[in-house]
Amino acid sequence: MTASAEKVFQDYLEKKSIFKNKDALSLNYSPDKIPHREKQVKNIAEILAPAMKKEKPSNIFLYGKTGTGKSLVASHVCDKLNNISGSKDIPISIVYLNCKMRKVTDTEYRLVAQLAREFGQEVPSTGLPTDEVYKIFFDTISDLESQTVIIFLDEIDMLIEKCGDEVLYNLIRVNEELDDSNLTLVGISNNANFTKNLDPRVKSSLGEEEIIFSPYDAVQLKDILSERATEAFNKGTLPQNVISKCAAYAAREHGDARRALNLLRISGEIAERKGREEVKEEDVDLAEQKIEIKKTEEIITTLPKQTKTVLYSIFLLCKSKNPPIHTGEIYDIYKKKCDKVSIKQLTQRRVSDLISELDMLGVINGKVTSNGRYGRTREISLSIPNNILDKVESLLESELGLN
DNA sequence: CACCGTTCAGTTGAACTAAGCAACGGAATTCGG
DNA sequence: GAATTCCGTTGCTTAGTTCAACTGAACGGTGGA
Repeated sequence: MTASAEKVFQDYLEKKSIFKNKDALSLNYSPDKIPHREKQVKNIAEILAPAMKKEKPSNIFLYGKTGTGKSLVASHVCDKLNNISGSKDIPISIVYLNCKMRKVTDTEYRLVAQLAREFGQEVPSTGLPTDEVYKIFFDTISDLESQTVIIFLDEIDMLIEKCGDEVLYNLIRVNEELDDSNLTLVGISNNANFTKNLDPRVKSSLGEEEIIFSPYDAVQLKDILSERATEAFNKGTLPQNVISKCAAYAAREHGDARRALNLLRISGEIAERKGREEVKEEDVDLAEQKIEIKKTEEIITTLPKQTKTVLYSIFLLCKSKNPPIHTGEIYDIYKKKCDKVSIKQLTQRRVSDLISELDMLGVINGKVTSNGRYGRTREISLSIPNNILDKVESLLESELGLN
């Protein structure tokens, strides 16, 4: 046993490694050059530049699907800004928050609390009035030596959808209340037309500048991948056609560069684990599947138990009958499952909401339809690829303690 | 056939409740002198 | 007598419940051509 483990380690050392610097493929790696986004970088930099002279930059809105480089460009510009302001001794505080984090930033209270925490304040998770938390936050930034604060709010559309646009209005208000400090909001959204139902005041203030990130096409993706690949892979381990394939797969999914990079990294890992010295096209297929599994696994394991049970019920129904399935049927199954899983039965009202949440997460597809006088309901189907259904099912069962 | 009221099966919104937490203030306890 | 601890009250957020209005098209009946 020990001997064979030794052998594995030995072999591992002797083998030529595929990766040179795997970090270059990770999502938070910030490359010096961002191909095909030069325009946006310049644009944002121009807008934020007044911060260097302690003037308030305009608020910005960044639109674009996932993996079109919004966060990357934003953090890139921030880095540069930080560097220069640091060397010139101009204090600027930059905060980045993702608004869709469950239990952290998904309500007004929690978002502001989290913001305050980013500036080093202790804020309890409940108990305080929201106004109080705003006050804590405002006080903190007015005490800050740097009077310029830039806040990035990623996936801001999720937050607004859940709890209205008051948050934004209140945050924008800071500038009026505190005359010696200024706060710039950078909203990042996947959804280009979510501003439609925004309070006009918020809309005009936040939309002072708008920057659109259009999806990458396959050619651009290929450029990006090649760029990173030379950094990440050792020479001669990664044939062109693998890159092309990754780019093609990701282009199919609305040009998601994040996905393309993931594909490439995992393909490499698979090849490495197999003990090869070169990545092959077939590894990409395996990687694609692996990513899919990992993605759904992550979503499912972080679900609350009630939601898991609802999802499991949907799962069972989908197996026993052809989609579309309806809310009523799901609720029936759910009720039975509650005993087995030993959780409290929620009302249908609540379950209906949980189903909407699952829909938002993209685990299922739901559409409200009217069947004439046979009522009105949601038609639901799973949006989990067929080839990983079994895996997901057993995952759900073990998560719920059903075996 | 076109038109129109009815009906179903949930959806959706609003008000409400319970649980969990923080802050506040007064009562009870402790403590050094 | 001052400091500290304890405890009850009040007020907050949040998940979930209760109540009720609302929805939208198929059904089926009506009347006119």
